[in-house]
This record gives sequence, C-alpha cells and structure tokens, in this order.
Amino acid sequence: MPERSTIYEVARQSGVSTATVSRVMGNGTGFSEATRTRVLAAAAELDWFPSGTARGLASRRNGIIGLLFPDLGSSDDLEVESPLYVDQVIRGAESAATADGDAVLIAATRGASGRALALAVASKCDGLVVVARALNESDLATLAQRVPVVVLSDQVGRRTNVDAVGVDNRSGLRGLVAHLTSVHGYTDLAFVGGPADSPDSIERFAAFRQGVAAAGLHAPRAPDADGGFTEGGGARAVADLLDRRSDQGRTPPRAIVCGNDEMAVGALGVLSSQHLHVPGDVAVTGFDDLAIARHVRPSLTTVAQPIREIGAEAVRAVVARLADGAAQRRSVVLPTRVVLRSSCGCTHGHGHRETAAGDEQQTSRAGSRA
Amino acid sequence: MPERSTIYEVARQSGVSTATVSRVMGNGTGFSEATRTRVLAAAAELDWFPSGTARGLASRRNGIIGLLFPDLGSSDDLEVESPLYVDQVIRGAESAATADGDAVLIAATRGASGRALALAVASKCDGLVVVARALNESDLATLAQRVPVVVLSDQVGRRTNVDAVGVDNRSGLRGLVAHLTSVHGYTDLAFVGGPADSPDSIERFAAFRQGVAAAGLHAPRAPDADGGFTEGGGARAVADLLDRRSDQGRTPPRAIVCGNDEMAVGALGVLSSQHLHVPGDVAVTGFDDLAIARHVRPSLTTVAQPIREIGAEAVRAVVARLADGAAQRRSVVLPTRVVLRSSCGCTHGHGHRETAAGDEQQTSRAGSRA
DNA sequence: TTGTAGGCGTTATCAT
DNA sequence: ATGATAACGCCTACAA
Repeated sequence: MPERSTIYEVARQSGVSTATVSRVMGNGTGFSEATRTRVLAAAAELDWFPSGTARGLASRRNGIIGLLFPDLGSSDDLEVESPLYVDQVIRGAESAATADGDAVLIAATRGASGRALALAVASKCDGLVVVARALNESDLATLAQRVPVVVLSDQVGRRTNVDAVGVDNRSGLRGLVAHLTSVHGYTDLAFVGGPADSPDSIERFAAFRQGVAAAGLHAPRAPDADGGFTEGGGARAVADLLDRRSDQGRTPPRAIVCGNDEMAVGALGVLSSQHLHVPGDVAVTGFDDLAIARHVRPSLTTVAQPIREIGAEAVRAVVARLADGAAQRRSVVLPTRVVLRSSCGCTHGHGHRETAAGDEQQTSRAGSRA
Repeated sequence: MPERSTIYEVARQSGVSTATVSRVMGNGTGFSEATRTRVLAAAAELDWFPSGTARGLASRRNGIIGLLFPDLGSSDDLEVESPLYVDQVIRGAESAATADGDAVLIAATRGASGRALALAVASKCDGLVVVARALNESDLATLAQRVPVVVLSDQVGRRTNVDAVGVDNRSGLRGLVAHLTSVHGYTDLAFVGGPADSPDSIERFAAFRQGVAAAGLHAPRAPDADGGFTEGGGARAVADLLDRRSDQGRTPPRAIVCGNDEMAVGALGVLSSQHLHVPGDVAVTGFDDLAIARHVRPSLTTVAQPIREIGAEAVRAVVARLADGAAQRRSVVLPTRVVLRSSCGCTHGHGHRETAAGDEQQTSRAGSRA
C-alpha cells in the first residue's frame, strides 16, 4: 500500500482549500464548475477518495445500518442451511439501505459474547436492526439509547418500548387452522413449534390454540417443540410426537401444523420414512413460504410472510427514526397469507410451478400503526 | 437521544486520564486492577462505550470487512430468491470475520452506480471481498490499491493480480461428464450455462467441452446460455433448447448439464411439463449442491462446492493480507465433489434424506497455492 | 502504572 | 464561491 493521500494533498494539487474539496466530494454545492473539475482531476490523479471513517466522525453519519441476528448455525449440516429466514431479512435490509445510500453491517451474536459484539457493531452504525432472539431485552434497551433500534418482533418491541417490525402471525395461522378444520374436517391437530423462546413461534402456537378451540376441538396446552427452526428439528420433533402417540396406543395426528417450512420439510421426511402418506394419512403445513415449499413433494401448504420486506421495512424505520428523532414508538405489522398447496389435502394442478392457493385462499392484512 | 458522553467524561468521572480509559477499553494492558474497576464503573454509570468510528480513525483499524456482490435480484419472483450462492458466501464471511473480531459490511452493486457504491464501502473497511461480477476489473484494481482485496474467482484474480479464492470447477465438471458418458453411456449431452460473463459458468463450460471431447463425442461450441443463474433462467434456456431441437427435427439431448442447481430445477420443471421423464428420457445435473438438490424430485445429481467456506476463506485471506502487507499474490482453490443422486440415472435408496453418492463418487481436491 | 499532547482525515462554522 | 480553523472521539507515542 503506497502512502495514502489525504484531502490535503488534493487541496494543494488543485489549488483550493480542503473545505472546497470537501464540498465537491460531498453532495453539497457552493463551488464553480471550473473548481469542481480541477478538484475531481486532482482526486483522480492522486487516486484519492474520502475516508468514510473520518467523514463519519466529522459528520456524525456513517452511512451504516447494523443488523444483528442470532447465530443459529451449528456444525450439523442439516442445521446449517437453516436460517433462510435471516438470509432474506439481510437481503431486504441491504436493498432498502442501499436505496437510502447506506450499507448494512451484519453480525451474528453468538452466545455469551453477544453483548460485546452488539456494542462493537452499534458503535460503528447510525442505527440498528435487531432480529428477535439476537439480544436479550436488557441489552436491547442499552443499545436503543445510543442509536435508533428497530427490533424484528412486535411483541418484543412492545415490551422494550422499541420500534418494531413484525408480521401478523395470528391471522395467518388462524386462517390455516380454519382451513384444516372447516374445509378438510380434521379434528386431531398437532402443533410442532420452533424454539420455545421464539416470539414468532409463541405467537403461532397461541393462534393455533385459538383456532383449534374456535373449531370446538381440544387444544393441546403446549406445542411439541424442539430446539430449532430447522429441518432436523422438525424431523426430531415429529418423530418424538409419533413415538409418544404410539406409546400411548394412539394414532398419529390427522394434521401436523409446523412452526415453519423447514420444520415441515423435516416432518415430511419422517412421515415418509414411517410409511405415513401425506396428506392421505397425515396433513402437514409450514410457515414462511420459502422456495422449498413449492419444490418439495407433496408441495407444502403454508403461510406466506414477506421476509425480505420485513428487513427492508426495518431499515426504513431506522432511517425514519434517524430523521425524526422524537416521536413515539412505532410498530409495523406486515400481512401474512395462507397458501394452499397439496400437503394439507387440497388437490389441484400439480404442475411443477403451480403457485399458491385457489378458492380457499385466505388473506389477512394489517397496516402499520402507531 | 440524550447527549452522548465521551471518553473525557468517563476519564473525569473515574479520576484518570483519557489514555487510561482507552487502555482499559482496548484489549491492552497497563493499568492496575483497581483502576480498571473504577473506569468500568464510570463507563457503566455514564452508559458509555467507545465510538467505533473514532477508534477506527485513530487506530487505522475499523474492524470491518466489506463484501461486495452483484445484485441479481429483480422484481420477478422466481429470480428474486435465486442468489442462494451469495447468501452462503455472506454467511461464511460473517462467521470468519466474527472469529477475527470484525463485522461484515455488505452491499450489492447495482448497475452503473457500482463504482460509487464500492468506493463508499471501501472507504469504511479494512479490507474487501468482491464476488465475481460485482465490479469491473478496472474498479477492482482501483480498490485494491487502497485496501486489501480478495476476489471470488481465481480467473479474475489472476488477470487483475489480486488475491483470490475460487473452486475447482473443472475437476468437478469433468468428473460429472465422465460419469454421464462412461457409466451411463450418454452420447448426446447439452450444456445450459449461466450468465455469459460469469467466470464460473465459463470455466464449467470449458470443462464440459473437455469432458465431452475426452469421451470422443461431439462438443458444442457454445452453451445454451441464458441471462441468469436462476430457476427461471434455466427453464427458459431448456425450453429454447428443446424448441430449437424440435425445429431441427432432432430429439432432445440425452442429458442436460446445467450451470447450477437452480437452473437445473428450472430444467426439471420444463421437462416435466413437456412430459419428458427425468432421468429416463433426459438426465439432468446441477452445480452447487444446495439444499434444494436433495429435496427436488428426482433428487439432483450435482457438483458440490463449499460455498460458505469460500466466503470464510476469502475473509481469512484479507485478514492475512492485513497482517502481512507485502508478499506476492495468493490464490486459494477449494475442492469440488461430484454428488450422485437420481437425476442422472443412478438408482439407489430414495429415502428422503439419502445423501450423495455411492460407488461412483468422485472427488477432486486442490490445495491452496501461490 | 499513568498522564500529556499530537495526531487520524473530514466536515462544519464563520468569515471574507 | 472560497478559506481558516475549530471540532469529531479516540489512540498512541513519549514522558514521567
């Protein structure tokens, strides 16, 4: 690395002050066209461009939005590929950030070192998006009084008094359960949830109970949960569920509602290996509507949520807060939508690219609200 | 936001100099335990932690590694979900970066604004990882003389004299073609490539030709390419290929080798809708070994490449360069591996989670090299 | 072990 | 339209 040149060299080389160079490089105005040309020429010649770091210090604006997410990866192959959800959030955040002229700084909070990492990231950002479970609520609050923070869970946001972006888990899942009970007439439903500390999973289970109860059926008190929102997790949970039922001399549930698509895929695998036909013997549903839901056989009935949009909306919220400052807590709840395919028992075209529902399509919408 | 306090307040509050506060906050040593306690207490009380930006300016180390990737998204749903490759690279980069104590700043270079965005990002980072096609080679060179850069393509790295991380596309694809020709005896193979400017796609096609020629068969001069490494792109390319063949009064190829898994999935869809059986009528293969390759039916024979590892290795390379400084260009080539499943015509267990090959498994390895 | 003081590379304020 | 010149918040010799 040759000695990096600074704004001083450029100023001298172009015969103006550093202030003027700064003006030319910034979006600002306040210089003649001739000056602009000379400065740019000098910059090009010296192969210089302004230091984002110095610029950030001086202007109190780094052009960086941080994104903290929980590290769900492990060494197990099946688990590792799992966090497609986070990948989508990252994509959405990136795109909204770029639209606003800043970049996204990502970091996974691994276990105990979470707080330190979070501080390190926060200290470089103008604002922060925090995926649910990436941070405990106390640390969340700490960060929130330093930079604008938006948490990806309406629930958590409410508790910590932090801006939030979430989805309407309840409507989605209730719609799904209503479909299973009313249209297909299933009466023995089981819920296989994700991590017990996932706000989304908790909300989905609550909605599941409501839906089941609303249909006049017996609602289980706790989900058949497992450690992860993963294919492996789903497989293990369903295997356990089946074992337990078998030990009790009971038959498998008529329908298994899973916490997300990946778990549902795991469920499909276990059921298939136990020679239980889906949806003939057991119906299965997911949540998320990832690409895999279309590709797996039978194709997966699920609840779609706009994951990329969640990430994008969160960044927009941070940016808005950056501009606004005061104003009371804001919360955005994005809509979900039931997507009917084959795994619930619906039958329709099985073309490779059939998409979504038909008659029974359900849509639940909720706008943003204060 | 209440007035943020600075190192000065903390110094005063704890009765030491700012230098000492700095020492306590940095990993450094050079202070008594008692001092440390007092400083930490003051920091906690004032609810202060050091500004990463200021720290970066002063220490010339931001703790940020940049990651530039091409924006392959579009508004088309099928295309949008596509860049699973990049998602994996991001994950790998993040994990290696965190291990080294820094975070990853990501940005997608969209079209013409690419250069400006790249400079903005580079000006905030200690080093940069650039995914192939994210930047033209000229801009790549510009950045490389400012911060350490590692490009994700051995080919590009060689041309621009920049450190690189790549995979052994050739061995993988040659192994695949050898399998198709020798084991299955296919003689009419077609190649459906990705974007014409993708170094990976180019290399894979070159290897395809070699492999076909080595089997004494006629090698096409150009791939049946399409705009994107996407499911939609694969579908369109294969549909075109089939149409063209049909117009010429020819039968479909006996095997279609696709540029990546997503294109292969698109191929599967088109073939199915045209009532061509895979692998009975036409064999199909992919590249990458994404999760979807296991889930799609028939399961996809493909070439595995360690995508996450690519991202991780790239970050390690820039970190190494950060420490080293001089030293000549380095290039790491990661191994690929043929993974045999059903879509090539191999038959074996169809359990939902069957993984990879059996007898015919091929492995090609290549260590790192100067 | 601790303090002093001079940067780090820009931006922003106030003049001119 | 342009120039001085303080910040910006911290690190790091150099001294003590």
